[in-house]
Amino acid sequence: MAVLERNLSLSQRMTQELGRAIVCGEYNVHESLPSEAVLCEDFGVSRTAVREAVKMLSAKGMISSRQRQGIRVLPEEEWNILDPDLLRWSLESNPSMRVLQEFLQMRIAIEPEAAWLAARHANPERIQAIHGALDRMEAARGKDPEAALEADIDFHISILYASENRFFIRMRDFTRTALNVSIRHTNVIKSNPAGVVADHGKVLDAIERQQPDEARDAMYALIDEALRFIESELDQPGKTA
Amino acid sequence: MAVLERNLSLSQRMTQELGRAIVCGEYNVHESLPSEAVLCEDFGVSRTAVREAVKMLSAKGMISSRQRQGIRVLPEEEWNILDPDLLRWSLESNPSMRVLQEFLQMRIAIEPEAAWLAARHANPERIQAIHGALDRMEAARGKDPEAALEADIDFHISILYASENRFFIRMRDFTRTALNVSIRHTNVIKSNPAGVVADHGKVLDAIERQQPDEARDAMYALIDEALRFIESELDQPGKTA
DNA sequence: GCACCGAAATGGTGTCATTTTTTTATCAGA
DNA sequence: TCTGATAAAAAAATGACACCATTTCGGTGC
Repeated sequence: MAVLERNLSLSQRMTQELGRAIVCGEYNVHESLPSEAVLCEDFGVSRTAVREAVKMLSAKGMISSRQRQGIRVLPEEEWNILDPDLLRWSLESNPSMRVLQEFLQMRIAIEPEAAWLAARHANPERIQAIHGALDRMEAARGKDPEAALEADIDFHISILYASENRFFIRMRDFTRTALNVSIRHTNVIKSNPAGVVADHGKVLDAIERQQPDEARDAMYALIDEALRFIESELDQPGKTA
Repeated sequence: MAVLERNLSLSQRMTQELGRAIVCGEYNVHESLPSEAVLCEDFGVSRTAVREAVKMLSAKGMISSRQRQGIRVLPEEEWNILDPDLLRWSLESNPSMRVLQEFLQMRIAIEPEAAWLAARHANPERIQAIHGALDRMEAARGKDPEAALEADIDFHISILYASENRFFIRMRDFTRTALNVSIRHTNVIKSNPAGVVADHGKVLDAIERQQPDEARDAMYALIDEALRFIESELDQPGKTA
């Protein structure tokens, strides 16, 4: 059995194990999972641990558990895929180009609008945070790719915060996860990091000058470039060599 | 007391009760909630019910529960406010104009882009669903406001489905909740239901003719009208009489 | 100031209760 | 006598509960 040594509680480990298994498609939709008793045997834990894991996953919309009926996997439409845990499990198990494309389509909806709002509100502290991230991008450029990635992510997330809208801010984990994966893919071709930093600078500049439409367009261009790259990959798979 | 629906399980009722209480701000952030034992007393249930409710809410990012430390409310940033349950609790407890505005800002990010994608894919079945919703809007116009509201919601959700992107589709519950509240507010002033139906028709028309940019613009205009109304309300509160 | 001990809170277990479905048995009608 | 339907009973799964274990923070004593 694949018991992960963590300092997490038993229920949390069970949740991760079961969640991952479901995301991986090890249990068919609308089919009953093994009963709690069987899961206890399989994982070598008590029923409480299994039950709390079941509750956690049903809180995320992944399964339903009713008396006599047993535990059932709900159709994927019902899953709270914006949930950080679910996102992580999805990407770890299913890092397909198709998901990457859908990620970027979502980002292209969210982030330009967030930039628009950020330009309207222009809270100095929030702008300072964006500035800091951009500076770190510039500093790490060409030298420390890992730090550059971190700074890139911080840049985008700082803008979400600057929108001053709780729903945009909530997309933080979504954006972080999406960026972590997609930047590693798209940076293969973008061998012009100076240009990337400049493009990011345009967004910040528009926000500072409180030009919402400019900020939106600049952010749109930034993400659209990555999206077009992914879509060209999807059209002619295997082009990268 | 406030014992709700009898056909829900004890844990589910506890989850709702506790969730609502937390959303209402009855417990301060970073402060310990009553211990599980006390909650058992307060609600007259066993510890299992309380514990499962705690697990559910921590799966939604609302609380953290550690040994000896007790149960603590996490800062609002950590809450999965896209979760349907959390959304419902939020709106039932805190139906402020501010939240409504943030709802609409989010919709204006999501739905125009979804319409754009829908126009690109133009799956006949999905378009048929949008058509059906629009027809029902037209049929109920001026006669059955409740049916008109239902049809309106179905229209917007059908477009999310037509985007063929799992993340947009997932915004279904968000959109449904937002619309349910916001339409009731904005329809007070919009005494021109024929014009509303026509505006919706423009979106569908653009999708059918596979004109993504037109579809996006039409959807943007549709939501922007409601947003402007809300923002004028926020600027001069109490204008409605 | 350090170490040990105790209390308080969640973590984990075994057992019984409840609900729902399925199967079987009985009765009625052809 | 055979077939069908209905009702009752049993079984299988989750739901609920009381009890014990473990961990961690705080106090106290040396």
